[in-house]
Order: sequence, then structure tokens, then C-alpha cells
Amino acid sequence: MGTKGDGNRQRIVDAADKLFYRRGYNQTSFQDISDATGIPRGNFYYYFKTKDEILNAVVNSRMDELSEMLNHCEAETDDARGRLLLFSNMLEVNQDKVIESGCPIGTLSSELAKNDPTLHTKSKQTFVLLRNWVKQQFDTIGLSNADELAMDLLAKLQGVAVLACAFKDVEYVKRSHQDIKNWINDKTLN
Amino acid sequence: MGTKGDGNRQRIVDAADKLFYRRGYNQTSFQDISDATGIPRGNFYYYFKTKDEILNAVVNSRMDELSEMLNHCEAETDDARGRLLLFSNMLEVNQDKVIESGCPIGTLSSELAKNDPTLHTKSKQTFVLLRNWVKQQFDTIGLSNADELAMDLLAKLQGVAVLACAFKDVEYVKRSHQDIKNWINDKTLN
DNA sequence: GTCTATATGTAGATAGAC
DNA sequence: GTCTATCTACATATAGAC
Repeated sequence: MGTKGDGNRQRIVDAADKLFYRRGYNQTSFQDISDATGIPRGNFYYYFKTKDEILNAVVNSRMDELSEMLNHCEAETDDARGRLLLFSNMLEVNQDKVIESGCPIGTLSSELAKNDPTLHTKSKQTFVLLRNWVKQQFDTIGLSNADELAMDLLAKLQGVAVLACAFKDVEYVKRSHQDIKNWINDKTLN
Repeated sequence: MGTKGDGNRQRIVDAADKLFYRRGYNQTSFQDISDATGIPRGNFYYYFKTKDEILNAVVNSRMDELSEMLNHCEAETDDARGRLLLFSNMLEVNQDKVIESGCPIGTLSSELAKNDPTLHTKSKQTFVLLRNWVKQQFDTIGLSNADELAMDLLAKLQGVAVLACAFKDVEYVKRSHQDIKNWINDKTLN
């Protein structure tokens, strides 16, 4: 807190964030992060005891950014439907990254599910955050099955992300995004 | 062909298939496959020049199994809707594995998208096989947007698989499978 | 706080005896 | 065809000088 190293710590987290997304957690080495930041490998252990701790910091950082984005959606409009539509825009806004590397939340979760359960649980937190926020929007409208609708919306986004990345298809993303917006309207308009 | 080593070759492929699914391609070592089969590490290079070649053989093996399964769906009924419903049962039949490790096709594709493009292209073949088969079923019914419907169905399955694995939720799988069956009926019943 | 040098383990891949 | 021994590279992690 307030010490000189905080800048370096954040630079490590930011570089790891991008690399974990683009290459995966397991395929990202300390050397990769060192190359990206200019900070020597050995120095990382001053900030983090293990690679797991870097992942922890990355997930926390992602959740902070996500919360900010969701707060922005809330600030834009009082209408829950409008908030959900804004949220769903994420898919098309990030379409290039999604086509290249998939959804950062989904792919990290899928990767870590095959390794350490502790790491998988940590990565899951981002999904929980999303699920609760989306549920809250459906709740506001007064829908009794808000949590199921939240899961359905997240599943739609994840499914599109997996196929968009597999087939590298921009048009598919655009079409699917429109389908999702139609679905949101369908569920939220009485 | 017909030589003594074919049995060992298949044992390697089968063990690698399971390990690539449960631990991921990158996280599976030759030692892991050796432990699973009892065949020494160094022996693998008699059958495969590189690890990539093992992946190639695994994907080919998976496509053979998948083709067999799809042929089985076709043999069961002449009704395209019935075939699609049978196909969608895959989700609930394999629910335990899906919850533990996700969809074998989707997670492999997502993993390899972050590494070698060549490997990703290879893994994509399984998706292409599925897409074409599902499209063919919708075609049979006479739907003009058969390919879009095929992508939509695959996306639904992938989305459910990602979330089922992330949240480890059996009830969610069962409910979503029912939703998918309803969707298939909705699209195929005039 | 920052850096270099290094320890230790294990990965994929090879050589060569049998 | 099958196996052991080994090579080379690189992974995470540590020790200790500055």
C-alpha cells in the first residue's frame, strides 16, 4: 500500500491478465510475463509467493473491472431491460478478442476445471458476480424465475463465444448478438 | 496395419483421449500417458513422431466415434426431429463428465485456440462434422435457415456445458436439456 | 526493492542396446 | 518392436548480492 512496488505489482497483474486470456493460464510462463513487462522473473516473488497468487490477483482485477462495467450499465439507465441490453453489447464490442481467444471468463473457467479445484473455484467467482447481477435485473422487472433467466442469458453468451472462436466467424457473432437482444426484449416486455 | 504394435498404438490413443479431456492437452504429459497405459515414454515415438501427432490421432478417433453415434441416431428413426432429440440426449447421458470437464469438443477447441493455430484447426474438424450433420437434419425438414439453426443448437449445448462445468450443477443440466428439447420441437413442428 | 545466478523438477524428444 | 538411459529446453521457485 503506497509503497514503490505497487506500480510494478499492477504491471505484472495487467500483463498476466492479457497473457492468461490470450495463451491460457498454464501456457503462460513467468518468462512470458517478464518479457511483457521488462520485470525480471525472480522479482515476481517479491510480490507473489506462487503463480497461483498471480492468478488470484488477476481474477480479482477482472472482477473489479467487471463491477465497474456493470455499474456503468446501471448508471446509464434505470430500465432493467436497457441494462441487460447494454450488458449484452459486450459480445459485439469485444468480438475481435472473442473470435481470437473466446470469452475470458468462460475459457479460464474451462481450463482451470481440468486442473486444481482451488483455482477453478477462484475463477468461478467472476461467473457468480455476473450471474447475480443479471439475476438482479430480471428480479427488478418482477420475474419469478430470475436466476434461471440469468443462467440462460449467460449460457447464450458462452455458447456464442465458444463457436465464434472455433469458427472465427464475425457474421455469426453479429447475428447471434441480435438474437440475444431479441430474446432479452421478449423476456422483459410484457 | 496388422502389425503387432497396432494394439499399443490404440491403447496410447485411448489413454490420451481420456487425459486430454480430463486434464487438457497441454497439461497431459507423456509420463501421464505412460502411467495410464504401462507403455514407456520412449516407446511412444515408435508410433508418433510428436505430441501433435497424438492429438491428431485422438481427434480422428473422436470423429470416428462421433460418426458412429450420429449413424446410430439415423438408424433409430427416419424422423429428423427424432434424430435431433436423440442427439441432444448426449448432454444428459454424459452429464457427470460434462459437469467435471465440460464438453470434450468445446474445451479442446477453446484450449487449442490459445496455442498453435494448426492444432486448433484440427480440433475444429469435430465441430464441422457436428455442424454439418445437424444442418442436414434441419435441411431434411425443409427449413431454409438450416445452418443457422445448426449453429444455434450447437451454441446452446456449448453454453450449457460451460456453465454446468463452472457451477457443477446437475439440476441445471436437466432443466436446460428439457429447454433444448422444447426448442427442437418448436423449430421442427410446423 | 531490484536484480542475477542458480536450484530443482519435468517437459518433449533422441540414441542405441536388445 | 520394446525398452532404458539420456539430451536439451524450460518450468517454478529460491538465495543472496546490491
